[in-house]
Amino acid sequence: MTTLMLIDGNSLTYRAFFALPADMATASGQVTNAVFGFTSMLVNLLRDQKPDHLAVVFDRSEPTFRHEALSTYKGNRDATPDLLRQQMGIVREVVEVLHVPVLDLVGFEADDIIATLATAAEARGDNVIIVTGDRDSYQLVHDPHIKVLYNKRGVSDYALYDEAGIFERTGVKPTDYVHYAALRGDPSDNLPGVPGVGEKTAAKLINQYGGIDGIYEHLDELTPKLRQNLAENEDKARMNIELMTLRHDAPVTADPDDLQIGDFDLAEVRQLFDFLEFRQLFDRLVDVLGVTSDAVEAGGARVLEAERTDVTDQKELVALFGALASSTGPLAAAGGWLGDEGRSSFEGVALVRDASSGDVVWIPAEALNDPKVFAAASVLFSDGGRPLVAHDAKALMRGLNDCGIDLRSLSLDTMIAAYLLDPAETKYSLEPLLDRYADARLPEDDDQAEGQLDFGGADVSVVAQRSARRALGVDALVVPLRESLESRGLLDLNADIEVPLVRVLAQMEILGVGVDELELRRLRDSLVERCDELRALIWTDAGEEFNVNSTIKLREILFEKLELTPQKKTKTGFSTDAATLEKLLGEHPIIEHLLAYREVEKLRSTYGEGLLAEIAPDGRIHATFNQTVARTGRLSSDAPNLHNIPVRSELGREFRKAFVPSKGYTLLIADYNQIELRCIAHLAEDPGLIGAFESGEDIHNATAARVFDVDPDSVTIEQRSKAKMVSYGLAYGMEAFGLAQRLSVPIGEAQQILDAYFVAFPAVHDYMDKTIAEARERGYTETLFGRRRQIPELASDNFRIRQAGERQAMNAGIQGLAADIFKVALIRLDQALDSAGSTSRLILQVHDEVICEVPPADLDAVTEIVLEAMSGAFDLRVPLEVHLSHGDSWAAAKG
DNA sequence: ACTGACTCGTAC
DNA sequence: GACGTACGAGTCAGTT
Repeated sequence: MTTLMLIDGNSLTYRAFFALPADMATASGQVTNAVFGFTSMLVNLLRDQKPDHLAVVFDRSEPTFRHEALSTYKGNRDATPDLLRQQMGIVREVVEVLHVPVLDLVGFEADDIIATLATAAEARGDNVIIVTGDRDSYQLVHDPHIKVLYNKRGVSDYALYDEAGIFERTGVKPTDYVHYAALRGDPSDNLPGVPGVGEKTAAKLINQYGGIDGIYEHLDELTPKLRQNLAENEDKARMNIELMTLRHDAPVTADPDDLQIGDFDLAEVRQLFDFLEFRQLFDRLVDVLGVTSDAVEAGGARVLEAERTDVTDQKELVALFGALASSTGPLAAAGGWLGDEGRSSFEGVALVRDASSGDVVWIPAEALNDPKVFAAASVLFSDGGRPLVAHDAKALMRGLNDCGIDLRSLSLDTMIAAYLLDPAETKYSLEPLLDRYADARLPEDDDQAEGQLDFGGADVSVVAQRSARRALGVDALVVPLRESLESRGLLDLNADIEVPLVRVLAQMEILGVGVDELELRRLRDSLVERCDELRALIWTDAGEEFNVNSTIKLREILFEKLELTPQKKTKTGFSTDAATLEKLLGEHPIIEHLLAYREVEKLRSTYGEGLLAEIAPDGRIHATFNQTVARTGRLSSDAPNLHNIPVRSELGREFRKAFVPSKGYTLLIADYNQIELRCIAHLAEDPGLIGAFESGEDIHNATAARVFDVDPDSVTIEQRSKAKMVSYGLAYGMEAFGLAQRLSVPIGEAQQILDAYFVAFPAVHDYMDKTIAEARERGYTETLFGRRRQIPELASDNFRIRQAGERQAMNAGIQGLAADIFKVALIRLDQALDSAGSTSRLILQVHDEVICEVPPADLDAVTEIVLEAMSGAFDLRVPLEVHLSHGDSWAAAKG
């Protein structure tokens, strides 16, 4: 005798959501209480009921015939909370990854599908267990085959009802249930019953007269009040019967014999459960299903210990590289360094020879000095060589570059893959990834436990062993990460953009940018001098000497001693920031001096001292360009940050004069004009904005003309600058308050300008709304290139946090698209320069700007190449305009 | 002496 | 509270 279990997915998830605490969430912020409750229930059901056949049935969001029959049907229900809606999708993922059949049909509720299948199964002589928290299914109970497993409150509290059970609970037989419920009504579906008729009366009437017809035939036997109520509500009661009767004719096509758990991939299940952080639940599941696999070893995570072979002999190395090159599959690698970060020395590379036996070879860096070894290594790491996998491949590229080797065979960077899967994460070290994606871990280091980058005190053999283990770790991540990328549609973004970009960035880091150190020192010294002067003036103004850099002291001076008016507060007290000071200008001479001091002090410390400290022995600055930091897909730069070198103020711009080309080169500087605003025009498909760009006229002028409804020729300076400010604020979700601040106008006027903007460009407003709605529903945003970003804030109870999430959602698609286009441009440009036969090369990039070193003789040709590579990077509905300039320093870029 | 929270300011 | 994404300098309070 076979048993079919039919599970009402919506009902169970709904129950779990309200039964379990909402603070149950993964480290990345995904709330999981309902998913956990559902999954836990599923595992218990499999364990306790051992069904032969199984399906999970869902409602569709589309209206059903019940809504058509009665417009108020379920009309009392609040909109599904976002936290629940998100989890409904994850519940489906859980069910699907287990290859449990999922059923749903447009126009039918889960109950109707369940009724249809239950009837059919009974006709075959099968047993049926219906799992639900919805009482409507009581009508389906039929001895001896069909039972309802009713999920009462939480997730562990349930009862299995047969006909006697239903009678005990309701006082009627299942066949009478619909009539009983029609009289009583169902508040959860917004179906009122007959007033004065509760569960007790309904049951009594049904049992006495056999059904609704019988009751109405014998109305005269009832008490006057009851009689009147029944008479007045007959239509309602009969309508309820119609609505509550489950349909048995849902067009279900599934063959009952196919309704069983399919051949699922335990590694995939593991991955999803790992993401959800359902560790114990996974173990219970494995236990219940009675499965075993390599991915699940008793005692938890697999420990990746390496059998390391150090290879130093020339012949052995040549043979080794040949053998590695002729093997197939990804080659996992990990570099090893000694010394502190920044001053570390590349010691060698570990390569996995046979992961199954933990066989890893270690090649010391100096061994690569031998010409024959070098040649063999170069083949292995060449463009068509064995596809290489590494964690932070850019670091390995830099290391190998120290040995003269150009690593061009990269096919996957596990750090970047993890970033693509969840760019909201703050760190992507190898160990957590192993734990999360491969259920594996590295052994403890042999020496005292140290941070990943702090190799102080370690000797080379320790580094070699650590690298060997890390290489095994990388190998273990290849398959799970690729599968994850694939399931989220991220393979192309990874292979076409992120992976090729790694080498482009590595080359820029390796080459660095030239700086005129003398010029920089001179600038720094003059700033120090100016700082001292201003500090002295401030002390005189204040009538005492104090630490001007101390916000706390400054507060006392300004707002207590000098009794100036505070403008706004921070967490800890009154603010002293530039906006505050500017409002106080003229109130006291100290303000002017403070503003000047702040500017000069910033330039002195961050840029003067900061840049000087980063000049390498070769006289150049080698920043790091991070590919896994910015949550929108942008790059970031540190040590030093070359993305925020001053340009807006005259004095600050002086620093750009110190960034100079190598000898025999000039700098060619290219930047995209208004790329983010163009992205907005494209994404929103706003005809006005697109038209403004296509007209080729000044975009802020054209915008102002539309916003203020004036002729383009008569736009005033103020109108243009207002329009410009709105355009800039657009991508950030700026509101009237922020605009008012920036424009120094009343909030009412700012609101009027914003309103006028959205009247002129209505599609832009629609786009923002649509983007937020979509992100809220899915829990993440997606750029045109498929780049995802989780935004758990959208489901927050806190209004402020939720609003911040909405701004992030709006911005992610815009900034992200611009970033993606820019990355494509970098790759195209690198390739074009490579094949152009010029020694021109990329030096720097700053979000929408690239700087190349070009031999003056090649300037014209390379200008064309840059223009083509950048403006052709992607087809938007508006042109991608590129602005070019050149000169003997970065300051040569002209607006 | 180190660490983290905080404030401030620079870029796109 | 009110503008998104970064990095970093400096202060201050708490800890080692």
